[in-house]
Amino acid sequence: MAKVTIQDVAREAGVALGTVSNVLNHPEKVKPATMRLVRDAMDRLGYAPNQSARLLAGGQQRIFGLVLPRLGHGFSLQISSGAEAEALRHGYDLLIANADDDDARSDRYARLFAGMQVAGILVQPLAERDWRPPAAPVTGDANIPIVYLGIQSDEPGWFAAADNGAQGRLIAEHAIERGAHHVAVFGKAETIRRAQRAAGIGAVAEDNPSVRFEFLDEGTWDRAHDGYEIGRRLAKRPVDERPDFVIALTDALATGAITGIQSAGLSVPDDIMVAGGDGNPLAWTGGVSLTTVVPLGYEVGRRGVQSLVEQGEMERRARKTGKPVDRTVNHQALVRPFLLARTSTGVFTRSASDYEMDLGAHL
Amino acid sequence: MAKVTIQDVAREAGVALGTVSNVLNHPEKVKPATMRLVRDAMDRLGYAPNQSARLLAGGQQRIFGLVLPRLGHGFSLQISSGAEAEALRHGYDLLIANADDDDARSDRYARLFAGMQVAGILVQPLAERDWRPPAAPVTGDANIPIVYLGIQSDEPGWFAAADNGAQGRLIAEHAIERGAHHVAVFGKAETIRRAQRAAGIGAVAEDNPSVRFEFLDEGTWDRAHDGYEIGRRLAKRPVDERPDFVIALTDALATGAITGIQSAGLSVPDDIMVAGGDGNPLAWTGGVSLTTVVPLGYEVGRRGVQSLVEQGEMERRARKTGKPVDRTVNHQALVRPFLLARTSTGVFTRSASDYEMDLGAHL
DNA sequence: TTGAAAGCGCTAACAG
DNA sequence: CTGTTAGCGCTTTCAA
Repeated sequence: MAKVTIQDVAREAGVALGTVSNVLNHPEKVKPATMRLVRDAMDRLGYAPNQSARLLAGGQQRIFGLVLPRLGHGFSLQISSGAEAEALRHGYDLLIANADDDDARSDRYARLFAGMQVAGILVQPLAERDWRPPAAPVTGDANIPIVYLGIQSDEPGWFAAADNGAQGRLIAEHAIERGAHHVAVFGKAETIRRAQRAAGIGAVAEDNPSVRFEFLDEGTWDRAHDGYEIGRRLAKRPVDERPDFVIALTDALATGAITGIQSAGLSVPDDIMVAGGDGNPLAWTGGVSLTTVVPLGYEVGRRGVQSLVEQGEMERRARKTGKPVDRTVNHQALVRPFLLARTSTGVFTRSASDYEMDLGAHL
Repeated sequence: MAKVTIQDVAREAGVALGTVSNVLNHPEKVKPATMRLVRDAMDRLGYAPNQSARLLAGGQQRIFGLVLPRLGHGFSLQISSGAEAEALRHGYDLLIANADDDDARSDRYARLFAGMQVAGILVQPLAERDWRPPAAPVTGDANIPIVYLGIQSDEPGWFAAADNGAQGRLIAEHAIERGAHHVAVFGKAETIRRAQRAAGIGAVAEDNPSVRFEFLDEGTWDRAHDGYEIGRRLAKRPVDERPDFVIALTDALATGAITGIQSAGLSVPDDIMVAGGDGNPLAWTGGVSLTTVVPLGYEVGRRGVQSLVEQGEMERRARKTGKPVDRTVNHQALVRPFLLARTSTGVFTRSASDYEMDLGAHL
């Protein structure tokens, strides 16, 4: 029951040890036939290269680490898909850690990855309103590439995020195009993302003084039930006080609002139109398909990995030329949103039915 | 920026290399005075022990690896939460890999974990109907504890799963208790889990010949839209051919079916009752709260980690006593389901509203 | 492609 | 406590 080593594989395949090593690290230097031979031997033996030994001997980890605040948030799920796909494309593996909405755990995992000498780290911080990049880099002095996801910042460092302000503007402009006279906006702006979304809506409101915008700082992150209550309450207002367009800062709230409005006997979109704003397919589950933005997490994950790859190349170049990398530069990738106009704002798409609830199809 | 090694520390502190190693690994064997000396030297030099080298020289990681077929499947999400919590309780970190519904990638990640010398590996296989434990262990015989999740098997090895048969029986018995005369069952039994669920329903059907059970082998894994179409079709049948109770093999399909039935002008539960079967909170998003089973993934994840810990202890004991571990034994943890009877089968719970769509609250 | 060999930084085990 | 040494499994280099 001894461990299977590179020696065993070499013997099994009938080749030299160095050849096996080449299959692993420099595939281009090995003839396809030999390659097959070695690969088969590996499978037969269930060979798992000892990562510590590789690293110790001067190899490079082909692993990226991704620290998420909480799996199951739609955006995090999208990020992980995008990052996984892009990492694969560049020949990296992706390992994911779940911080369970706990900043300390997020840090701990980032540090674990750093200690593993991964080739790069992606961190999606909790992003409460006042988040700033940590003063002392989590990676210690080991200048491991690191990118913060879902964060817009002009501090030095690497960031990839959805353009939340643009999301808000897009939705608000849509409301105006649809002929809204009284727009109610709700959702608690607890996180940076939601605050930026709200600000985007506010900007459009200022540009259109003829339309009444009403901001309700209510509801929580993902409790659709809050949306239900608020929607119901809005629907029960006297007609002259009732909004004809409701924007929720998240899709989950919006979906709840639709049901709430319906439960009060009104129709969406005929009496009140409803739009979400964060492009979260997990919430697209009502009978009325929701107007919102296209999900952007996937793209944010991809861009994050691209930044990691880019940083790695910069480091490598720097080591070659001897010139140190300038660490005072801000690199911000911003993913542009697109409107997804659907039934809940009276836009009927060509799909056979407006019933689109393919759980996870857009993840 | 040359790397500081244990040698440098020893020289700086004026002690032997072995003493420095002892300070790190067996502090109790070092005199307090010497200790201070060494610690100071470490601080002065900014020494950081090379983890790869430590590991290579014979350490164990306090890390468990979890390989999931696809994040975003409700069950996988639940597993990751449960595993994370339980791992934390035992002082382990948990790293997650996403195989993206690809068997080869699942294998690859399991091997990566094995190569990282993790303390244990959890794998949730894709679980197509004919899954069996791999002949050649993925871990390369390095006897790393491994547990397969979501799998019922009587092969040697460790398995943790929800009792899918019991889930089916529970739902079917509920149908009979609710006075159903004609029960339609649908969902394609592509996976082991769904086949077992169907079998459980079938067993109850046999025991109750006075109730008509109709099995439609239709619909896919998570496309609620299929449920919509099927529900609509069933609702449009002539009254004497129309089922009064519909069981979907997954909650996503069931949620779709409810909307489909409603779109045909019938009422749930008054005209047709509907039940799901896999306890997936991500799908509990309709206006009518769904009868199904309590989500079990969380518990499966916990039990999986417990098995890992147990295996670890067995290995350690075996190494001590010299007696090898018996690897021909089957260890199967089976998590028992509970019925969650709600509005969709005419059971009205005490909750303020029957609108329960707290996305992810049960994850 | 082969075979041999150096060495990555550490742990554990040894005799003194 | 010291000083020394044998590996851990791998990558890289080199001559053949």
